[in-house]
This record gives sequence, structure tokens and C-alpha cells, in this order.
Amino acid sequence: MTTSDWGALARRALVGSGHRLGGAREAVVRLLSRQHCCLSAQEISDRLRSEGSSVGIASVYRTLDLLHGMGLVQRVDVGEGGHRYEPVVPGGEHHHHAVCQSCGKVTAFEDRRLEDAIDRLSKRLGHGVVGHDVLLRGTCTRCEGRSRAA
Amino acid sequence: MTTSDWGALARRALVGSGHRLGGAREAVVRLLSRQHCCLSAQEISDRLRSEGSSVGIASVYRTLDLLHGMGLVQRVDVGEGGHRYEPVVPGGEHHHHAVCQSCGKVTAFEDRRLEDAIDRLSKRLGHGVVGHDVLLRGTCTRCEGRSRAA
DNA sequence: TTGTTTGCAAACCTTTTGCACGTTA
DNA sequence: TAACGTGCAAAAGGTTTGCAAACAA
Repeated sequence: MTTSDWGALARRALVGSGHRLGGAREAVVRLLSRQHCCLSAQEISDRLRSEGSSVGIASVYRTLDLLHGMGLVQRVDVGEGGHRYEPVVPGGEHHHHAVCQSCGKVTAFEDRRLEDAIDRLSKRLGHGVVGHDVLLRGTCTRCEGRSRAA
Repeated sequence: MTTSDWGALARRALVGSGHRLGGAREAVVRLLSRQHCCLSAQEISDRLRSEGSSVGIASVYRTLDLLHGMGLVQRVDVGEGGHRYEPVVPGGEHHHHAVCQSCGKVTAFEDRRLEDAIDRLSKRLGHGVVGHDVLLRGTCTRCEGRSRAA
């Protein structure tokens, strides 16, 4: 699954559900499809502006909200005030995040065993579980090395 | 481990780290020690006010922040704007949360297999992992029954 | 007494909403 | 053309900060 597929998927989902593909939506989809890991709404807006597309922050939020409702965008909270957003393929593979408490760097990872544990857990609980988020907090290799040196 | 132990732990940690135990901190600690699952800062403030202690919301946040820094309070994001906070015993048993997308109800659960998977994963990753959060999203039994009936 | 804590109000930051204008199908 | 999408500015909601008065040790 390449990221460019996500763009096609998103455009199809938008149009297929009766939405129009205006400048703002197109720009946000194009940017996200080039992006593997999570960005804040402000970062998305800033990048688009620096590329010349002047997309209002409100439209960024509106587009993210729309895509989120279709399961094409995932909201990630790394606990620093504000959320981050990233493209996801519904039913496809997905990853989780580890955030460095020292520098704030976010790293994505996948883990089969973790997914299995959550699947079993979901069955055990009465709840019908449709999704899950996992966040690891710690120190990234770079910061760990730096603090050891100091 | 009973919850009243948490209160003692928190008070000791505050005083032991050179902080004073004023009215606001005492009130927040007392309320949290009676609480198993997560509350929002606003809920904490409201409950304290309805009990007669008029603690400013700023002091609630300041106390939560202090306790969070000591690992005695955990911040939980159930994705509805705003965080929730709950007491935790450092190194003690902990739980995670399942949130109902229909009614917003938050349920706590524990799962040994999940913890094991995260432990192994932590070792596999370069990161020094010091904590983790898991959130399940789905429909609680009550809402599931209701939608089936409709 | 002396530095710390507190409540209030104002500031801040992220996200949402109202609205007039521009655009899409 | 008629409905929808967009940018801007204002509003809203949660959290933080400045400050003078109250308080703990």
C-alpha cells in the first residue's frame, strides 16, 4: 500500500459521498497523501501556505473532520495540547506512536503481537470495539544518548 | 491497593518534595482519592464547589499538573475535547479505557496479555519506554442493545 | 516572618461557527 | 444556476499565566 493510493482513495470517498473537490480539500488531500506520519492542523496550514496554496485553517479543520468521519484520517493525541492528524486506510495496516518526552519527536511503529492482544481483548469485553489507539511515552535513542553523555 | 492509600501517597509526595499542603491541593487530593476513574478538571472543580470548597479551576489544573509530574495522576484523552485525569500508583497496577462513541461513557479495564505485549514491544524498540496509554473505541453494551432494538 | 499557594480575571491556543463571496457540477 | 465550498474574522472551549491577597510552615 503506497501513500499515493490514499490520495486516490480519499478523493473517491469524497466525491462518492456527494462532496465536491474544491481547492482546499484537494490541497489537504494532496499534502496528506505525501505524508506518512502525523501533522498538526497548524503544520498542514503552514506547509500549504509556504507552497503557495492559501488554505484557511478553518478549511483544514473542516477537511480533516470530513475525512476523519470517513475513517480516512486518524486523530492522534501525543499529549502536548492539540491533536495531530494522519492518513489511514480503513481496514488496512495501521501503526501506533511513541513520543519522546524530552524532544517531542514522534515515531511510528507496528507490532503484530500488540494487535493480537487487542483483538483478543476486544472479544473478551462486552463492548463492540471498532478501533484503538496506543501511545508509548519514553525517551528516543537520540535523547537517551545525549542525557547519558551529560 | 485501596484508593485511600493513594491519598496518603500523594500527600507524602507533595510534602516530601518541598510543597505545602494548602486548601486547594488538599481538596483535590481528597476528591481524587475517592475516585477510581477519570474526571475532567471542570468536573473536579464543580464537585468541590458543590461540597463547599471553593477551589479555583486554576488551582485544580496546577495541582493536577504537579501530581502528573510526579506520576501520581494520569491524563486520559477520550477524544471529546479536553482531557480527563485520574489517580495512579506509580509502578502499581493500572488500567486502560474503552469509550463508547455513542454515549461517551468511559469504562476501565485491565488486561495482562496487553501489558505483556507492550512490555515485549518496549524492549524491541530502541526507545526507553516509561509509560503507555491504550484507548479502545466502540459501542458499550447498553448502546449496542439500544441500536439493535431500534 | 517569609516564601508559597490561591482565586480571580485576563491571556492563550486550538478548534468551531457565522457569513459573504467564490466555485463546482 | 443553485447548491456547495472557502477564507476571514469572531466565538467558543479548555488550559495557562499574572498578580495581589491569604496562608502554611
